[in-house]
Amino acid sequence: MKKYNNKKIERHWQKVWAKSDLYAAEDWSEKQRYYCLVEFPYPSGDGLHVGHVRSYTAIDIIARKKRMQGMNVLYPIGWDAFGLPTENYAIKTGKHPAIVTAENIKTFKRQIKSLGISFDWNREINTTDPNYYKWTQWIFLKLFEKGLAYKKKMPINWCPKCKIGLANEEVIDGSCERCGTQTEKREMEQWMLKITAYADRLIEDLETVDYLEKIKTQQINWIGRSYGAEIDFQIQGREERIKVFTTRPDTIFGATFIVLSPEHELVNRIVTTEQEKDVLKYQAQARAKSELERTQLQKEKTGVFTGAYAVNPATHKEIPIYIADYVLTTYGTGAIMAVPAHDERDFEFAKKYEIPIVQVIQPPKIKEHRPLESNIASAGAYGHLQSEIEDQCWSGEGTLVNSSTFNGLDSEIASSMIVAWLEKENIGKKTTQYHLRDWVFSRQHYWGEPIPIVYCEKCGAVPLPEKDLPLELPMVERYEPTDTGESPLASIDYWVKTTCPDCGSPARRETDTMPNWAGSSWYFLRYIDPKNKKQLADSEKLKYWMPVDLYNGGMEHTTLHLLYSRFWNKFLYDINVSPVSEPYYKRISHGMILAPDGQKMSKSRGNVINPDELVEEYGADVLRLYEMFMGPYDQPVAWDLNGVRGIRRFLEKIYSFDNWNENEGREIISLLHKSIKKISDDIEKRHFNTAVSTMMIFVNKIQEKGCSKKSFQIFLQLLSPFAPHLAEELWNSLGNNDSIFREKWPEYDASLIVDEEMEIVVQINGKLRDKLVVSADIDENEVKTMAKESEKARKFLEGKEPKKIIYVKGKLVNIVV
RNA sequence: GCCGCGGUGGUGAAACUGGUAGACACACAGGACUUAAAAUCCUGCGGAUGCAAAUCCGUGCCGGUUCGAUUCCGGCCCGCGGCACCA
Repeated sequence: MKKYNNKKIERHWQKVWAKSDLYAAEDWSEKQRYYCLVEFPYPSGDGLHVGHVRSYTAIDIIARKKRMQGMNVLYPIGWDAFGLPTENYAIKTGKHPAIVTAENIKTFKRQIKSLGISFDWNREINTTDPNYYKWTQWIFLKLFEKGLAYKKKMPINWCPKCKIGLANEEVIDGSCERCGTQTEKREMEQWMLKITAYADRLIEDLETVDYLEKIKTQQINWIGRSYGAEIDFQIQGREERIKVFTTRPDTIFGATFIVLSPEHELVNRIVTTEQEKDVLKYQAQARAKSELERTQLQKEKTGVFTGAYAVNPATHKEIPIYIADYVLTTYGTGAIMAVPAHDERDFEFAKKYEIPIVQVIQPPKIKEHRPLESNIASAGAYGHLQSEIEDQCWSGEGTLVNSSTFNGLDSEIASSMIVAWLEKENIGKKTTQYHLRDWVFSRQHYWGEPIPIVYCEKCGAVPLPEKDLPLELPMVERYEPTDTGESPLASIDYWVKTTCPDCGSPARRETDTMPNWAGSSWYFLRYIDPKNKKQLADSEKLKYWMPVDLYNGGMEHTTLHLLYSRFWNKFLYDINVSPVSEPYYKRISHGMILAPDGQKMSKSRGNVINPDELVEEYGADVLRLYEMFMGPYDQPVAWDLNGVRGIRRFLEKIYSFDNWNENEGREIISLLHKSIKKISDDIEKRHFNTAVSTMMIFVNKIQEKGCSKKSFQIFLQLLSPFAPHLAEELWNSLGNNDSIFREKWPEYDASLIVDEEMEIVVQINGKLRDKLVVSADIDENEVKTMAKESEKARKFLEGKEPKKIIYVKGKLVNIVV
């Protein structure tokens, strides 16, 4: 028996392929183009993860099949190499981040190459390469030019351990996403990108793309658009008005108080002398509370009366103004009209501070009414509907009551009528609010793209002219972050001190760098023309290749990278750089690979599976095939070494196959054609696990019955995207001189997959009782008769006359008695 | 709390638009080969009863539709992921 020497085979073919142009994408080819993309890795010091192998292999299978189907496939790879872990590692070891990065890339590259993924290495990119980040900086300048990049003093999430400002997206439960330390608020001047200007388009254009439904919903929820109105409430005895945002203008008649966020700018002006002490104290408390306390300790509402009153424009009643930290400064106008009868939070607050609760919405179905005890007395001021106020508030829609001329209307109609009235009176207008905030784009770190701005004593913030790009990161010895929050770049005098590009006066460079999301927000465009020195990419080439047909990536990037890169592409589309308004036509996601113990793999748990060892011991093809077979591609699965051994056995079986039979029967040919159909379909649907099991069934069968050379070669073609080295080796050893990957993908013959004989199930009352083997062209009545007369069936019929006989062609006969 | 996904053997899982539940693989058990082991090959493998033939039960739980439900409908239970004082 031949010994399956995977190492020798894999090394040999990897060398042969590297010298060929097999996997090179061809600009302008007449063939149909296909651009498939995997998220480029961050080359961390840990090396490649088995999770990378899963998605790279899956898309590799698709890429290889599409090439064999005659398509011009672009399947590129690169390195998303700026980032904090590299900088931290550099600080710890004293090795420069650029050197660390180069080493890590070398490891990743060796590991990926050992897997036989058909990447087009001619298009390799690296976000830390000045020739690349020149264009990242260029995009920033364009954003600045269009007013979409701006500087703002704002409280940012500050991680005291990493000494870095974090975007809202990087803060999880009030803690740093990376190190888990609780974040603080710090007021700092930050560069911001106006992603909110694209909020509507980022929602609406989702309709034009084919993303997994859960990805779309997650993005929509993250943007969090809500329609409503801004309404002005006159402050009693003052000229000023308070602007509130509400999604429920229909409840305005039930607004019995106003709540301002503690930080609201009006607070200090309207507070009365008697209340001032309490208010100041509360404000101080609110400031001291961390984000975590403010969001997590939501058990009880707290707040303070300001002493001031406003007038409800609908009821003309005087209503008290409170401050409370359940109203956020950062959302809406930082002020609300509180409608305790129809909002849970307002209800809770009103009960605690004994504020009147007035029902103005009748729920669609009137349930049992339980009269409210505590607040009836104070509600008495309104003098009505006491008995109808429920113990629980109703926050849904319904029919308006106690709302003057709007009584009897449904919430939806009432809302628009009330808004129309407010607009006419000039005290309100329709508006839209988003949860999405502008993107905090500054990082006080060394290992990132320098922001190409200088501050001139005379001209202020001045963008660098395009000819001065790239603005290179200076090579320095020290890159520790500072406690002051300034970037390490700030201490490099010779770099910071410069002259104004406009007027020549002394100027200082911006010392903040870009976040690591910058380089990955446009990389899919650079693959198309990675060596272009004059432009980000040639516009004709972009037209040829864009959009990406298939984009695979992790769910964890749905609200970060995916949203950011869609935003940047839309911007580039608006300035006529990108030819498409949506960069990715289809977005899919792979399930995570868990450790054998079912836990997430992590260094600290010591349960990480290293792909190098698997390639070494079992071979790249085994690893690839195992990861495709282990479970449904989009679901998480736990690693199982025994499964790997099973796949090794399967490949050895193929390698040593020798049961040749040139007179194979129709059974084998038919099975082969069924397999062609099934495997082709499964690859399209990404059901890789069942594609592999189809191959196993075929191999089991030909081991038993024998198989012709011709059929075996077709089988090798089906196997080749999954186990490219083995398939190529056997293909070659059967006397083929050219690569199997230049072969055409097999097509099945429909007439060959029809069976000559079929098995018909006989059921009595839906229960399986017998099986019949009949010829495929049998007549319906004949089957029915056979079924009735089958010995086993007769036993259950006991001479009873069937009421009904159901026949499903090719499947079953069901006799109902 | 809201949104999304899922629940099938000892394990990973299959099952097209309702039609043989458990394909394929792993683990396990028995056997062959071997001085022995590994490897390989053969057999069995959802549960219960039974010497066997066979019968009954079985896709989270309860109910419905249907000749027939893992699949469709209604109600619940559990697990996972995301968001969360967003007015």
